[in-house]
Amino acid sequence: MEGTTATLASELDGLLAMARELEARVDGDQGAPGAARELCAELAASVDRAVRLAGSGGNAGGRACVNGRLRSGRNAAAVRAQVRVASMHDLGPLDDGLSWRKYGQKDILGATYPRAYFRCTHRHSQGCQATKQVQRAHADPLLFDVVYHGAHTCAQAAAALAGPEHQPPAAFGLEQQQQSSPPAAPQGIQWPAEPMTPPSFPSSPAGCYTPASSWCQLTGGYGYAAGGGLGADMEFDELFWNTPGFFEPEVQNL
DNA sequence: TCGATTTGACCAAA
DNA sequence: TTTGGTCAAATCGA
Repeated sequence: MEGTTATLASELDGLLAMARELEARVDGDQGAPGAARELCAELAASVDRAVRLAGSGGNAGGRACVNGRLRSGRNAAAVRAQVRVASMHDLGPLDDGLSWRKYGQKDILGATYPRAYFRCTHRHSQGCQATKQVQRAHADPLLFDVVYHGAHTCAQAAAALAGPEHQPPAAFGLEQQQQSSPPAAPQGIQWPAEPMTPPSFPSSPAGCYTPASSWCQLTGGYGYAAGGGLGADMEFDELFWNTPGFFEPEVQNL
């Protein structure tokens, strides 16, 4: 039974990926009629629900897991999140209450867009080892793969997580995030419409927030999404849905 | 002036 | 040798 469910979920994952890609393409096509866009959005939402239902067998209310373990020996465990913005206009600074400092950017083999590397601003002052990698998905410019490594141990993270709007996962400094109306961010990063420019992602979400047209998903698994990093398209195929508070600190078995 | 970003170089793992 | 991750100098903006 479990195998059937897993297969179903896997199939739905594929459908979901296609639905999202279609939605993204229609979104990007100014000539597309509104009805088509609406239909795409409904399609994606419907598949979303189906996936949740399929996965609810093992996880009531949604599939969630974080035991992310990366293939590469350099990175043992990580939390993977996919962040989607509603439109290019939403590519504003994504502030999760934490301070991230970009320290590098790299073109990844097989990926359309470069990967950006961030670490906690308080790395040196407080020894906070949290880092994250952000990469725009190949098939969907509005979708970003965010992989978190290490735990936030800085005072700012503790304060942020203590706030009412911020539920766990403390270990990774993941919080809920409102994509559509980003609050003032420490660093004002503008998200260019030009896809080749990598995302400066000062702070990004992972605790999934799901406004009407924005979503993100957490995926525990093989973080290296060679070939563009569209999570739903990846071999491990394991999508983990938003379950605020689900994260467990011990996930960080690096 | 200080802090953040950019970007080429360097290093380690596969 | 290739590739991913990080470092650090140069640059930019508040």
